[in-house]
Amino acid sequence: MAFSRITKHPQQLCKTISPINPNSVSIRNLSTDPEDFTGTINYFISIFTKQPFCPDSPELKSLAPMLNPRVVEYVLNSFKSWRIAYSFFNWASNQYGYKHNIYTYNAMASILSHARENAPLRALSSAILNSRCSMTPGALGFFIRCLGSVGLADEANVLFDQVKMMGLCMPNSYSYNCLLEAISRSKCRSTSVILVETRLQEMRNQGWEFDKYTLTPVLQVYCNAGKFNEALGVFNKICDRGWVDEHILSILVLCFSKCSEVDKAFELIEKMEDQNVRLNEKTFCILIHGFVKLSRVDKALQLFDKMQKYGFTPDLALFDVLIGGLCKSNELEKALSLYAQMKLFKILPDVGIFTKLISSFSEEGELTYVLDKIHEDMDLEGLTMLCNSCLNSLVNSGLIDKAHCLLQGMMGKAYGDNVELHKLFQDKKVFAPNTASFAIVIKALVPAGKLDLALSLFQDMAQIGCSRNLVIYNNLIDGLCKSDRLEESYEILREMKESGIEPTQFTHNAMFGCLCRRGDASGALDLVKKMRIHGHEPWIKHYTFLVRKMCKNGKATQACKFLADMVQEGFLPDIIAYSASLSGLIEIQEVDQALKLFRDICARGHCPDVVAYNILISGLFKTQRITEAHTIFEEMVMKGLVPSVVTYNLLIDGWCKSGCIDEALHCLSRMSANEREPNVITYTTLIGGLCNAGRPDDAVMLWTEMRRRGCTPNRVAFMAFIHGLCQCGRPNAALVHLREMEDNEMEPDSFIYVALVSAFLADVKLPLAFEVLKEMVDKGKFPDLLDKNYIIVRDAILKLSKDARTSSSVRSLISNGSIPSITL
DNA sequence: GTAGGGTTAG
Repeated sequence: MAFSRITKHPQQLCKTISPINPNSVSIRNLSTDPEDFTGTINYFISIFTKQPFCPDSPELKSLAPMLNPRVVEYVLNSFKSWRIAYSFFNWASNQYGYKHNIYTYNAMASILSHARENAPLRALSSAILNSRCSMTPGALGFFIRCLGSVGLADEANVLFDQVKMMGLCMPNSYSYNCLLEAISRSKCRSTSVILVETRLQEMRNQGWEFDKYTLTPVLQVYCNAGKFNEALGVFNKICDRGWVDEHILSILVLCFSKCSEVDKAFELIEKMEDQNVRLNEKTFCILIHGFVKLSRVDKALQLFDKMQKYGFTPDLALFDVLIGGLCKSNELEKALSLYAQMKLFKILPDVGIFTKLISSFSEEGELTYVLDKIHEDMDLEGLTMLCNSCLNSLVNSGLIDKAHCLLQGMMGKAYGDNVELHKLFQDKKVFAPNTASFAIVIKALVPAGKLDLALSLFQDMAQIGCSRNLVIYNNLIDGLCKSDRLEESYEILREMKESGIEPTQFTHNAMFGCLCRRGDASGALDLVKKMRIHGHEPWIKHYTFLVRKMCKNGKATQACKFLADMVQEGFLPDIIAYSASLSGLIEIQEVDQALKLFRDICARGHCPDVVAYNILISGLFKTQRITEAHTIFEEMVMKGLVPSVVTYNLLIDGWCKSGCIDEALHCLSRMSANEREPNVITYTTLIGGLCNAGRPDDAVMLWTEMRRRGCTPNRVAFMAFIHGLCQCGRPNAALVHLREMEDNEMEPDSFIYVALVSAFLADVKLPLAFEVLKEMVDKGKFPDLLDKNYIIVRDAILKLSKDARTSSSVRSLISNGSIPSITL
């Protein structure tokens, strides 16, 4: 109110003229004394606070001639709402014969800046210029500060220059100080520095002296912009002149803290202490929080002591941040001593502090140590809260059994031979677990595979009269369903409904998933019908699994029917679910059915992806429909889908199988061109194909190439290569790779041994053939009676038994029963 | 307290 000429608060003024019932005020009662405005003021107030306000009312019209700036200033300051003040202000602006002066503008500006209404404040700033309202340097300063306090630094600068230019005001050093302050509050840090430096130069040129209020915003601006040296320069000037106060000290110290200069900040605080300049309480708090954030709990604690010496009382938030910091740096003892200090201040710790203390223990023993220190003088509810923090902490550290023991102890049950817990419970404190306690432990037990323990806790809840919540029900039902204990989950569901808790989508989907895993299509469908009534959507992943399962059992047709039923129920499967059924149809040779389904899906607006196309391409190749396979591939590319490695692998396999090995190799180069990295399946297919085509040298080269490119052969790759080499009459090379395979601890199938035996026989290397045969026998890889290789082995044995070099060894194998007696 | 299921080589 420095530049409001009316020093008496309007509210007080109103009191002195009451009791006047505003509603009974009438224009006839208004005083004719030119200095007595009280009646007019009350009349305006009554009209503008009466709803609805009508600017054209005859009442107001008749009042307009009574307007003058003093009345307006009074009235403005009497309104509680900025909106009403603003509408009165605007109404007054439009009245014939009335003109605002700088004091009414300032009154309005002050109201708007307190309400942080920037838009009307901006408009006010232009209105001052438009009305060519003249003002004193002090009044200008007042308005500038209103703009500055809401961050309108640009507007302040413009106004400042304009009033000077238009000759409305001659700013003095006070006006400049106000402008500097407005700039220092601006968010735009880099321009603030330039602006402040320019204005300082202007002041110098005009011969204005700098004082404390000049330099303080300058210091602020340099601090905000992180200009350390400049800030220190200004601070030293302030110091030299003995102007340092707590506000100035705070600016610099907070700046140090923001720049992580904890030690510098602390030094400064101590230096200023010597000169009797102290921080205020708010700065202490900000610094302590900042120091802890910078992991400087040591200095934070020193500040904490200092602020207490100055007589400030720390609050819960300070204790919280300090205890948190100490726990984080594992200074448990110090944390506990702060905790003890809290009690002296009679500040009640909250869950946050308990949790910090309890989660900080690194060894199990420390937990009960902490508990022991903090559980005295707590009420029952506090103890439960404390224990729940413990339970959470234990569970989060994976100590689920310990959590279970603690919960048992809380219920007054046996909790095993845990010494630490014994210490806790021996002083006969009463503990009472609540719903949350059980929820924490049950939620942890279920995924840990301790479902029955969780179920027995669930029963305990009923016994001690503790209510169950949705999460508990859902977790148990989910656990039971995942263990295929669907029937029990129905029992829990019944209890759930009885206790008034409705199953959610999650509940139903747990059960739906179980039915799907069981392959129970009709059960699943029944449940879906129920879910539809509840508005719950069955999760597609579950019924995709069901479709897969049915297909594996050769029930692809039924799987398709199931999907059709789902559509009937209003749940549309996605392309993945359909793909599962497509591949099922193909497995049972129903390629045409698959093609039809594929077309139907497309017609219904689904966009088949590369995987769906791969399934079809694979099916067509498998049934020798080579041309169609390529047509479908072309269609896929035409649609803009990018062939995957699998697609290329399928094409390569197709070419190999139809004897076009060069086309297959061409595919390999297309892959690299299209940035599709060939994988072990690509190479295996090609290596097999090359051997089949009688090109073992190329196969060997590709094998080397594969390894050179960092693709490690797996068991299938080894077997394809060994088998291929044998086919090409290269059993020696094949044997080398068999050894390598064994070195890599991969077990070949029996057909590999058979291939080697046959190849050695063909090469008339009978002793080597026998060696492999014996190895096969020793490894228990003798082909099954129904295996087509059985005949081959039988013939091989026959040959070996007829040769002088191997016959006796063969006979001894037969006689000791290693080879089943063969009817030769 | 809320997603991941479908395709290829011997």
